[in-house]
Amino acid sequence: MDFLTEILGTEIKASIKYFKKREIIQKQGFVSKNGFYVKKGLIRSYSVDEKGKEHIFMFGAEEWIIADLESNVFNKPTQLYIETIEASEIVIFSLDYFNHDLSTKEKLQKNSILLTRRIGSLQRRVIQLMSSSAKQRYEMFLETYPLLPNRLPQKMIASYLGITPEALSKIRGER
Amino acid sequence: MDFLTEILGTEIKASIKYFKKREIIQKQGFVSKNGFYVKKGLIRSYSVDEKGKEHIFMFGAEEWIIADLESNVFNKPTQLYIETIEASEIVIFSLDYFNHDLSTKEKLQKNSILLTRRIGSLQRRVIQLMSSSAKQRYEMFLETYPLLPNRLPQKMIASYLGITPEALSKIRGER
DNA sequence: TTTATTTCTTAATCTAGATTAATAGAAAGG
DNA sequence: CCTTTCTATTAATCTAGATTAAGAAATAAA
Repeated sequence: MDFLTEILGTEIKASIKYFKKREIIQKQGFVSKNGFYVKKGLIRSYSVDEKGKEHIFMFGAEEWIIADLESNVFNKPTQLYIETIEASEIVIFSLDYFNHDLSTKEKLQKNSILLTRRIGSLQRRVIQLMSSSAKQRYEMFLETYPLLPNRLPQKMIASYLGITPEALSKIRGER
Repeated sequence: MDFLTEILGTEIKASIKYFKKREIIQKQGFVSKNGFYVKKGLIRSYSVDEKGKEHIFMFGAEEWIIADLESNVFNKPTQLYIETIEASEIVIFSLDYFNHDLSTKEKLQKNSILLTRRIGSLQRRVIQLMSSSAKQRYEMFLETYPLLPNRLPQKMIASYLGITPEALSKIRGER
């Protein structure tokens, strides 16, 4: 839990939980007050549209934090489901660190840097979705997350890229 | 400059500059160490792809901050141009507030909340781009920014939505 | 005002990727 | 082990939105 305490401090309430494959950790539609730190395993966050189609928003492997920050800070029901892909060891921590003033300046600064990094990756994702073809996005995904594809079924990669499994299969055939 | 000092403090170096319509404030490819607070006017940030096509990443009207945070924090060349749409009054401030420790805890907390809000809106944008049709995205844009369309040429709205002006014109004709 | 430039609209054609469907392979469960 | 269920591939067809083109409307410039 080293990395986590470094950001959040020891005062933060946190608990480790063990999940099997394909267990749902968080459901769409509720206000989420928790963050999920992946100690071991692999999880994903995704939304489900009106047609019942899933869209993977992000993956979280070891050392990643998955959380719907906006839901927490602004008390909005989360748009995201969170589910394990592999059996996982997850640190569930309370996210109300904005409200109490336990945090020190350094922790807040570290936190700001993490938030900024996330903004950066979301920014790149938006620009990518607007300006690149499915094939280009697939190639960038492979470059950015070279280790993930081995652990993921292809249909999930497709869902992350915003295309169908059929389209991804075709792209892969072309290479 | 009230709103700004509230977040950044009075110690922060900042200067007000006046720009005419269609002036470039920041160029793609350079490391950006500045943030831009729109006191009056309207600006946009956009990227240009290999084919020379522009993709608007975001608009900034009064009280908005536009900045490529990732470029600043991680010393990466920015992907974004920033340009005025209307004649504008812009507060340019230095973004190295992570490095020096002038900031107080409250300011850091306020800053975290701003960052979190931005993550939320980017998250919604990514999910939207993946799961909604052009028409749906246009309607959500109108709901989210009801005052902006009057101040924007349609081709810029199209660029923000990730579609061509022709496609937007068609969508508008259908309503 | 007149002319030039940019923006918007409409229509025809084209294409990336969706949808549907059918088959084969892999994994999971009994 | 066999059977069931999930995942990946391939191919045919369809469609949202891109591209191209040309005219109309609006803005800016002279």
